[in-house]
Amino acid sequence: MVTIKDIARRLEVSASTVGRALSDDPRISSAMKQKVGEVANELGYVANRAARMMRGASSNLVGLVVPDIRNSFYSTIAHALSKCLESADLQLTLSETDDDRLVELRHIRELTSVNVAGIIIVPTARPHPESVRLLKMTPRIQLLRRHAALGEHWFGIDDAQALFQATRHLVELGHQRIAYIGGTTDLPTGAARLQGFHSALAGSKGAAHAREELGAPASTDFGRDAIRRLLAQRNPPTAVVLGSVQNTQGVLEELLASGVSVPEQLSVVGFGDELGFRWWGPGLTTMSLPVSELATACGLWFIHQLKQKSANAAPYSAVSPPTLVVRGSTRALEAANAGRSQPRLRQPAP
Amino acid sequence: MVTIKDIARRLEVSASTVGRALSDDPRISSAMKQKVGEVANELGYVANRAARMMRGASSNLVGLVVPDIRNSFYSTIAHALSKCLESADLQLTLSETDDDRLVELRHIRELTSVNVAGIIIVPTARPHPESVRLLKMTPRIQLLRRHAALGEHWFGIDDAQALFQATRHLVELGHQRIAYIGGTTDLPTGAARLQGFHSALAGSKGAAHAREELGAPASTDFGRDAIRRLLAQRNPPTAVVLGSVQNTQGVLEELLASGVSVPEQLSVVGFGDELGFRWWGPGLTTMSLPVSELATACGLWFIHQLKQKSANAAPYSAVSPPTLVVRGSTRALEAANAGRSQPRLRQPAP
DNA sequence: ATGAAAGCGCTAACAC
DNA sequence: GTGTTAGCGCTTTCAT
Repeated sequence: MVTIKDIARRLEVSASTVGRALSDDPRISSAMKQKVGEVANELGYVANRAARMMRGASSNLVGLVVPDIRNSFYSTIAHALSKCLESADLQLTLSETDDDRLVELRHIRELTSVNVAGIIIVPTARPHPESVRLLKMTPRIQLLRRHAALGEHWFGIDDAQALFQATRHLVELGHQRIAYIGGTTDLPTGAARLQGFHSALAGSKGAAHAREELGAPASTDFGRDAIRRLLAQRNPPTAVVLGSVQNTQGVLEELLASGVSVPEQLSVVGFGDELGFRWWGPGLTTMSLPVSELATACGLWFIHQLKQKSANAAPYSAVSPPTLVVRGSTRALEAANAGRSQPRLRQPAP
Repeated sequence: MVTIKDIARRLEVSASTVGRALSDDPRISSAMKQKVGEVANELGYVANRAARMMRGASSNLVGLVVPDIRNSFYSTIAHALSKCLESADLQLTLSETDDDRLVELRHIRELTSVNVAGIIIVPTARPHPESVRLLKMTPRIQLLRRHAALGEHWFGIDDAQALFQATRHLVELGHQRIAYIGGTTDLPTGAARLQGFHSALAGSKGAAHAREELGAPASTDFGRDAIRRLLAQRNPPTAVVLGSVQNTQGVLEELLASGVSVPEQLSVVGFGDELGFRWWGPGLTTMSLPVSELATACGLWFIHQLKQKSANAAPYSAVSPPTLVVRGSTRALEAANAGRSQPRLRQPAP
């Protein structure tokens, strides 16, 4: 391994001179800098990060902490960030929390112990106090979910708006018995989405008939069960709006399996726009979320923030607007139908 | 930051004693170890990795180098590995190559410069010689794709077998004009899959009618174009078998868009079993690949390999068998039909 | 404008 | 069993 000393010996100067030249110290003559640069190149010198870190420098590692990378939300984010950070010579490390605060804590401990340059995190519902303490010691940005304790830097989508639009769409189509399936209000995102649902209903005739099924947002099974429960009710909803990608996937599977005809019996608005939602049944009407753009914006801001060094960058947060994509899974409720219609099970195709 | 010295001072012993106690050196009395352990806990001591690395230790970082994390193959792998390595106190870092050998080289340079404990890589078609040189200096395992120059440690799926089974299924259903859409033979995986296709056909009546469309395996567009070209031919195939996930996605979209009726006009066997393949049209018959299991096996072996230290573990490679999942997109070709039938376009559902 | 020397936290060779 | 000492490669005083 080529060290600073090798360069010094070659040039018959001291190690400190070389060190300073390499870090472009103003006290070094440009002639010297020139020579040092050449020799460094020639010898293939690569600075030893471990040594630098011992002197207090932080690594070029950025911790990305997400619940589960298999979730396309998070893999999209990882991709966008990776691309973005690459240009600033930063490396992404991946930590999965599984939405478990203790796992989250373990990872954060680990990350701080390797002196990461910063952390980009989708926090669990209720991070451990120790996690909060550790996070506060490093540059950090929250993504999607947000906790006041973790600071002001946050990039997310407008969750309330997303469900407001989705629900509004159904209201405008004349639906009155509208159900919501989504995450519990533990998570701020869950709470915001539910609130969006209700505020779209407020004042409409549907307000009184609203149903909600709240459960684990990351579970397809919950989606499956929830829609089954809803359709088994005496007076089942004519439309359902969903509040998480996985719940959506569960609902879609169950609807297909049980042969409910969409949109004839039931209108459905999904959450997120996964590959395949387009070709589900009649095509899924859904909320499309600008996840990739969001992550890129977050990455850019993060780099900016790191450059500011100690002078902590101005707190910043941004929400991105979701978009309603109308496909075949929603349709107007005919006036005749509006009152009493009971969904009947269609025979699944043989 | 709590250091080894703080513990030493507290216990009025020397720093080296503490260091040895912490590393469970046999020369230290267990009483001492006990005490050191307690104080370490009490003070919240965390070993400084930078300092260790300066003494030649490698970091606890494992580089995962993949083409694109958004590809569910790779996010599945990342998840499984992350879980697996976590138990050995290893951190995963993520590098995306985009299948560009220069990007790959840049990442590998970066990884070696931070002294990663090892690298798990899905190599590009033709890695740069410098990449090869660098990789040879660290513990490494290849995943899915394999290059002789990168060593013996490899975990993959039996690509030839996958396409053999898929094609065989069609042959047994009586198909004779069977087409293959998949990656070029640049990549060893592409070559193996194509070979599997041909060997399933060998000796059957279909051998003479085989068509192939080879292109970029990671492109949905290529899949779309390829199937369009095939169906426009004078004597179009009655069945098609696919050789990559993305190509499959492109083909599915195009078939849906152009209103070809599956399996009446065309039988389709996909590659991989993405969420949503199940609910595409009549349900996609496809090759399911044990990616998660593969990655876990790889992770376990990797940890094992690292423990062996210098005594390099015996070269090992393993192939996992794929499984054919039969759903609705394939069916027997009636004898009457076998000769001359022309696919006709069905009107898309209103 | 450059050099000498100290020290970051840890480990390992060498004492006792 | 435990202490002493000497570095790993780099940055950073403090001299000159």
